Amino acid sequence: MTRVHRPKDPTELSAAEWVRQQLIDDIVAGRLLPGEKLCEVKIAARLGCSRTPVREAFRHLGALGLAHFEKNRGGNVVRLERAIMLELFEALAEVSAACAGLAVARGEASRWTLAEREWSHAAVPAGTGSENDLFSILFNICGNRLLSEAGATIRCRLLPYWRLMGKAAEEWPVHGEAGQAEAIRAMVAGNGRAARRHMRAFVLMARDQALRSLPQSILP
Amino acid sequence: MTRVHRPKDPTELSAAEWVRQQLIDDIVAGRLLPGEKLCEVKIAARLGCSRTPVREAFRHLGALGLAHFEKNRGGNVVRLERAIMLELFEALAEVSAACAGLAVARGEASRWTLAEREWSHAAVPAGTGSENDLFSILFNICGNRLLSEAGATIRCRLLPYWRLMGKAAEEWPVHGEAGQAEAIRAMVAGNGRAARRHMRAFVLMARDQALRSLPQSILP
DNA sequence: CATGCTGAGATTGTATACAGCAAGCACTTT
DNA sequence: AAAGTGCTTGCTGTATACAATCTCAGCATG
Repeated sequence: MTRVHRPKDPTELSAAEWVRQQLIDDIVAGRLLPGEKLCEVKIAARLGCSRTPVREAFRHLGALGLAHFEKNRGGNVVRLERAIMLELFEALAEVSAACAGLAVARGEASRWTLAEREWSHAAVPAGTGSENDLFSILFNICGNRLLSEAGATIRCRLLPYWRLMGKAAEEWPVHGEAGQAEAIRAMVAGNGRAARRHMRAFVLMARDQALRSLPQSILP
Repeated sequence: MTRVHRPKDPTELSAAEWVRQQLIDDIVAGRLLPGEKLCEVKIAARLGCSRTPVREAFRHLGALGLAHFEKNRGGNVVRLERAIMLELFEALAEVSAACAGLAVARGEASRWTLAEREWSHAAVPAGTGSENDLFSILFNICGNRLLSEAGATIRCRLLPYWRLMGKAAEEWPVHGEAGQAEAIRAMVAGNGRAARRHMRAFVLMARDQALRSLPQSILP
């Protein structure tokens, strides 16, 4: 239990925001394991602050679905379950498809996607950090903040499963370059219906890939 | 022998939960007006508790998108804006369509929808309180908690706009019984693609209705 | 008159104190 | 031995104290 201290004031984050980001990183990176108990005083001691910011961060984690809390009984990091993973993939497929359809409908797709996609192809897609992967571009051009935020949250919740497969979080939408290509082609061509269909199929393909590489013994 | 667990008393809310519910009600009912300043100490005094539960409730409101907070600068109830309303309707249309499609895909639609719909028809659809309106049923049978929670949140954020139109929150999906009927018919018939299309069209029709009845002078 | 400084008041951010709930353990009772 | 009882301990829920920061009126200065 190495004590981590907040940097003096580089980005003007409040303690609560810093703790929140720290805990999110710990969860998606696997430093806080699924099912692990989250104790306010211990986390506060480890991060060198009082309980108050930790509480605030806990509530945020709960709202994001990364942890689960009960009244007077503390909380735990969410456990990884097959059924939840399926729901996450399913929801991501729907949201992504909707974003693709909306992007086409508002005519943004043909302009943006092509250029940015070439660029990202050269720069290697990245997951959470960079903003050049397929999903980030999609969420940016869809023009609906609610859908894009929902999608980003879902993708964040999927990262622990991705890690469980032994893959780095950065190479998240990696399989099926072909599937991606089809969706992008449809978007650029302005075919909304095809874009939705291909986008959904692409994510569901990733789901099936995840299912195959996570046997019952690893993911209950 | 068998341990008898004390029945979890659902009426015993923690102070934070109570404050949160109170503030949500105040916002959607219009007792807290859009743009109104939210001061921790004043709310705490009005509700007879300390700042701590109020803070917690504030963060929850922020996560739900019902209020907006800035570091060291307090917060305000979200202002009603045309563009936001359009995004909300758009997102609700997409999420509802996705739920309809999923419900059909998993075969739940034909069994549930028919019966429950008859029932709700008799009992008069209700908004937030009851669980018998079209959206609640849809979110229940879609089988994906992420999508249904997203949809419920969006619908909650739409209620202030609905109130601005002079309609009670309870009669929310009211227009276009015809539109609803078409969507439900497609779901019962097991036609997922048609269910998606009709569901989306129904919500977008509600959006257009709202646009027409809210001139620039009322909703900037 | 415009502009910039300053200090008081207001408000949020954080720490800490205290009370209450919950689970575990030893002890008693049957 | 099984079940009940009260204590102990650890943790959370809430209140309150203190620190940091913002706002804005008032004044000095060009």
